[in-house]
This record gives sequence, structure tokens and C-alpha cells, in this order.
Amino acid sequence: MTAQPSLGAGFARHDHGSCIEDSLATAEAACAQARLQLTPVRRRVLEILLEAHRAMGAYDILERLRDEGLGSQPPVVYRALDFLTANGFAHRIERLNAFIACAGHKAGHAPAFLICRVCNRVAEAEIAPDAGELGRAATRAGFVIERTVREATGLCPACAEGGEA
Amino acid sequence: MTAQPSLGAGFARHDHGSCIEDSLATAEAACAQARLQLTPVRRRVLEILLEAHRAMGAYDILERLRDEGLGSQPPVVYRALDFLTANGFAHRIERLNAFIACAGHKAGHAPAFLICRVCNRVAEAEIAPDAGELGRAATRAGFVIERTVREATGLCPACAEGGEA
DNA sequence: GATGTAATGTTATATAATCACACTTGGAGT
DNA sequence: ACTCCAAGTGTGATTATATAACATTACATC
Repeated sequence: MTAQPSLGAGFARHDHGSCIEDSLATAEAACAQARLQLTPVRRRVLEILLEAHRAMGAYDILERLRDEGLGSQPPVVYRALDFLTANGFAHRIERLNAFIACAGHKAGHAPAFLICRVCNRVAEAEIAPDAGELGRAATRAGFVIERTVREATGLCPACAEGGEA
Repeated sequence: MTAQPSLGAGFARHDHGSCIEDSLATAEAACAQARLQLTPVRRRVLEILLEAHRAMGAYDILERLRDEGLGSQPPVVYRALDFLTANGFAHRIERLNAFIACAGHKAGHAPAFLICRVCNRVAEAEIAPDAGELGRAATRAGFVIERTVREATGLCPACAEGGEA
């Protein structure tokens, strides 16, 4: 879980600098709208996730915060991450016990993730909440879905092409 | 993660005693076939999972093993779980950091899970490997899927009916 | 019976997450 | 201005989950 420079969402290159600013601005607007407080710690954690543009472990983030004097104990980062994930600004990747900034932020969406096991980059894909066989299976079983986890591990285009494994 | 008596797969009642025996027999046959060793520890861990018939944490299982003198340190249970999951006899539920016996065991299947957040029971549903939007998203992105995680959290029929939350 | 491989035993440690409680701050009501 | 409350933060300790590293055993094969 080392921090490295990165390419983009969907494994495609894009204008990274502006995407950070845009996302932050969107988050700020959304918070103002919903009377949520994007406090310094919360804002900085989101920013760190946006800059990394890949999944980061809570303790990796904490290390950065510590360097910057913004907090030094685990609860600091976990509280910020709780806030960010609860409000859709970031997502938890269960498979990695890690977190990633939300790409796109449409309210109430059900994201799916493609995780490259080599370069560790993560792409986010939008998916209808109860779509697909998971939803059908739930209906069949009389199960009420509240949240879904859809994560695929494998090889991203770049890593699949180069020496894979 | 306390062990409790339970009902069944798919949240439906079924003959539990025989389902344990059947699954164990199937596992034994499969191991014999594939020249895999279903050693005492491995067999017992599978049995524990089958009896619980719900997701169990590794340390819950370890506690049982310890009581029975079958092993007392974490690596014991993790190695057994690695074996069982690698060979399709059990599955890891990422969302819960827990494990569950496989219901059905068809080779090379891609299971999905319905997890009740109240009673903690888990139902397993069979799903085509790259089916659905996750597969389509991967194709679009040029991503090679090796493994998928599909887990839905919510309310099982019984808990949805009674006082939910 | 020497050798190789798979499995197990055991100690220590790494990694992830939460609890519990004190403190600060900024607004609402008076 | 004062009190109160709620949200957020600081901090130390603890719990939960998982792996590393290395010694030992068990068994098959030659």
C-alpha cells in the first residue's frame, strides 16, 4: 500500500489536476447544500485520496495527516473516512480494507470496482442498485438489499499487456 | 460473531443434519479425486463451518479448535481456511472478514452472498462468473477479471418481517 | 535409511479498527 | 453575557484480524 503517482479512473489517462479541484469543489457544494461540515481534517483526507487516485489504507492516510500535524491517532482518520463514505465522497474497498475517493458522485449510487492486483489501481463503474443477478437472487429469496459490494480483482489493461504473472 | 443455532441456506429451512454429512462426504470425495489432503484440522474446520451454517470469524473457529486440542495459534486456522477457500469448500465473506462453508460446491463457480445484518445469516447464490454489469464494465475497460466479490447486505425475510430497525 | 515435500507447531509481529473519556468550539435559547 | 447542548476533535488503551519466520513432524519415494 505504498503511495505512487498514478493514472486515472477507468484505467484511462485524464486531466488529473483539474479532476481533484473539481471533485473538491463538488464536495464542498454538496456539504453546504446538505448542512454537512467539511472540516479541515475531512477535507484533507478527501484531498489525499483524490491525489493518490488509488485505494489507500487508513493508516497510510493517517501517516500523511501526522506529517502535516492534522492528527496522529487512528480515530482521527477513521472518523473522517466514516464521514466521507457515509456521504458518498469516498468508498470503502472491502477486498483491500482500503478507501478510495468517489469518482463522479451522483447521490445514491451503487458503485462497482475493478481492482488490478498488480498495480493496485482501482476503477469505479456505475451500476444500477439492484441490477443484475444479485438483485434477482435477492428478490427470489425475499431479501431486502440495503447495500451491495461488487468488486472484481484481476488485471488492468496495462498490466495485462506487460508481464502479468 | 457469536455462534448460534441456525436455519438454512437461502434463508429456508432444510434438513440440516444430513446437509452437513452430505457436504463433508462431497468434500472428501473431491479431495480424494484431486489428490488433496483433507487433514483432521481442515476437515474439522469445514465441519465447524457447516455446523454453524453462518459466517464465522477466524478467531471464533480457532477458539473451537483450541477447546478440542486441535491447534491454538492463528496460523493453524488461517492455513486451514486458505486450503478450504482455495479449493472451493468454503468462501470468505469480505464484508464481514469471516468465512462460510460452501453450499453446493460446483467446481469453478462464482458465488454471490446475501448477508442479513440483523441475524447475520448468509445465503449463497450461484452466479455466472462474468455475468452482469460487472462483467460488462470490465470488458468495456479492457479489464481481465480473475475473481469477483458480490455481497449484498440487508434484511433476510424473517428479519424484515419481524421488528427490523 | 536418506531425502524431499506437505503439513503443522509456535513465537512474534504486523495491520486494521474501535472504545472510552476528556476537551474544545460554536450556536440556540434565555 | 451566560448556560447549555451537540458536533467535532485529541488521545491512550485495547480489541480484532492476519501474516512472517522458522522449527518440527509425518509421510512418500528412492
